[in-house]
Amino acid sequence: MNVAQVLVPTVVQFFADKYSLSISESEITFQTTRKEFEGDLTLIVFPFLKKVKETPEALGKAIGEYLCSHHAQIAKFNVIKGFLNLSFSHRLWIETLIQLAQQENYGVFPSNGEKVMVEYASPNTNKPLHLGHMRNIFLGDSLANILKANGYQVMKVNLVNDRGIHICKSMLAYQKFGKGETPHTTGIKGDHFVGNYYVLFEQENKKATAELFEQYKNIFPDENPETLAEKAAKESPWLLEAQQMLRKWEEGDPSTLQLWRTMNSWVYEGFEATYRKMGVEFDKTYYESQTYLLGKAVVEEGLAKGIFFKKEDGSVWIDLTSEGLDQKLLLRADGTSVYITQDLGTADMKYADFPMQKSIYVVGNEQDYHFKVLKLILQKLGRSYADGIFHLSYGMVELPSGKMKSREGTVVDADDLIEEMVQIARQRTRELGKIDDFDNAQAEALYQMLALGALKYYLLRVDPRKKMLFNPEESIDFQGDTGVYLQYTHAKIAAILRRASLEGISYSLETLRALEQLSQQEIELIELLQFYPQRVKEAAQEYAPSVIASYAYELAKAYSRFYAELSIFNEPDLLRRHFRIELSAQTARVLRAALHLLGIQAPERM
RNA sequence: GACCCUAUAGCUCAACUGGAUAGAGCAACUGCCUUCUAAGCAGUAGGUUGCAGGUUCGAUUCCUGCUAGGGUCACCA
Repeated sequence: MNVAQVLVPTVVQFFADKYSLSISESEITFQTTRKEFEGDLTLIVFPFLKKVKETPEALGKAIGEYLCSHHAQIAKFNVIKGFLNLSFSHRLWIETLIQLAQQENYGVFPSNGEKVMVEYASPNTNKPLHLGHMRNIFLGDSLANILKANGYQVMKVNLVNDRGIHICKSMLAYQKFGKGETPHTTGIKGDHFVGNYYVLFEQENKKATAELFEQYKNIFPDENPETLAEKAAKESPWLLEAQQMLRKWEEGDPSTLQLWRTMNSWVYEGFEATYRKMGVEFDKTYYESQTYLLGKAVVEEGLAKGIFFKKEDGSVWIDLTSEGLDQKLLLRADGTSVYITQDLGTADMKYADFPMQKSIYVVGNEQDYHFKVLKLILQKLGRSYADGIFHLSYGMVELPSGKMKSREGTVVDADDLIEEMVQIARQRTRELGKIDDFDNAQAEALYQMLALGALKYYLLRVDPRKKMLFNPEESIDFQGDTGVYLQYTHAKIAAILRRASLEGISYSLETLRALEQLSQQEIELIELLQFYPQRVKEAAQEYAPSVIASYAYELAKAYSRFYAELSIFNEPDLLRRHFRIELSAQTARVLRAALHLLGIQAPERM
């Protein structure tokens, strides 16, 4: 808080004056006063008691008197135990509102000259997006907005995993059962169309594995069943065929590549549609089929520098045991690359494309170890960008039954969930009947806005690091601490501002200075409005959109109370009426900005 | 087995990074629409912050040890 910063030197001066003591600024802690106590800002006096032989009350009182006499902004104070509660003058609060109203880009910091890349989404192209992707995508997209507001130049990238055995599984099932059908002939969205074949593969593979297992049990009756089950899984004809297809792909077999291109293009059409519905977009998309070979040069470099070593079979490793980690494989004996090989190469490529100070990977916490190793290797290789790598490790979205598993069909599909939310928004809005004069397109746009607002807020309000629970039995709320509540608050303010403009109400900010008394509800609102830029900064430092989400909720809640308990247009005092309109306008502005950081749209009516 | 997370009200989540009597929402109960949108507001009830120690003026927060759940330790990505 800026007032706190003004007061710190005075506190230092107090101890110098009264006790000839030099106190360092770090020992002085201010915090906002808790709601249940009178005051705005609290100085904690406990830390000084060791140096000064006083009771907490007496020392608090002495500091309070000193601050009061030196700063006109402090109207009064009280001391409870070791807490010195300071109350600001109403004049100061009024001035605070006027000043923030005058700022063009309130809560947007000027450019800091730094570049940051945010990688998120990163889907596989063998199945449609699900709820886990949604958390990832909304986090990444919101974080990009937050970083922009903090003055960074941001590049949003998507790294699509478009190659590998999982893709071949879909391709193989399609070859066998597809009968030349396409998304267009069947009317199925492309990503779902391909995903269906992936499921089909898994089913067939499971059957074939079970049959093989039975055969092996007859052939090797003495063998441990577990060993036989493993053997059957490895030797299933379906899996062998998929592996064969992957080899053909890597050899560049034209018909395999043709099928691969066709099926991926269907998936991309589907993904694009979903991204569009979500309201997210990327500045650049990387494809692993184009990057997976890049890491080999890095492996050569590491070998030459003696950071990596080669085993007898020709495979390449790095020994991280001195860092408390393990030995890690970097290149297979046959010279083909593994996951981390590609990531090493891709990291270089990213930096060449966009020389950034920070590179953020939005990836689930199941990959913590991988990113620890990746960063460490890049540091050992002396990459200038390595220290700027940050793995935004978010927790999984779990169902009451546990983790979502696409193979077992226990995933919450993104398209389905969005559609379901739109349906609820439609139904609920119609019941309320507040927008009966909207035409169809306007109404549908609103349903989309509400559905996505509810979803995004639901997924972003939780600390990203923590796992979260989604219960498909209970639909996402439209009441209470929800996205819809924030949107509703905005719409209510918008109605106020429409009316003010309709009535031709106008005033200049300067005239508001003449006001002398404020209500508690107004002070609380101004206090929150004043915090906004700090919360924007904090959200970036913590890589946590949840900071913005809870701020937006606090703000909406404070406004709702203000709205319910104080009247605007029935307020007899003209000046006060103007002040409340201005306060409403500023609340709407900040609320809209906060929602924007979360990727949520703010409706004018609902 | 080793390492890394997590544990807060019946449920889902907060707690300004060590500060006051641990807060919201949902669910339950009570009030408030003839006045700016009731998708709202106010209130009641609900807690040994997993357990046991320690550090200090002060611990949900830091340290140690347990317990429970999840994850990783793949020539999968």
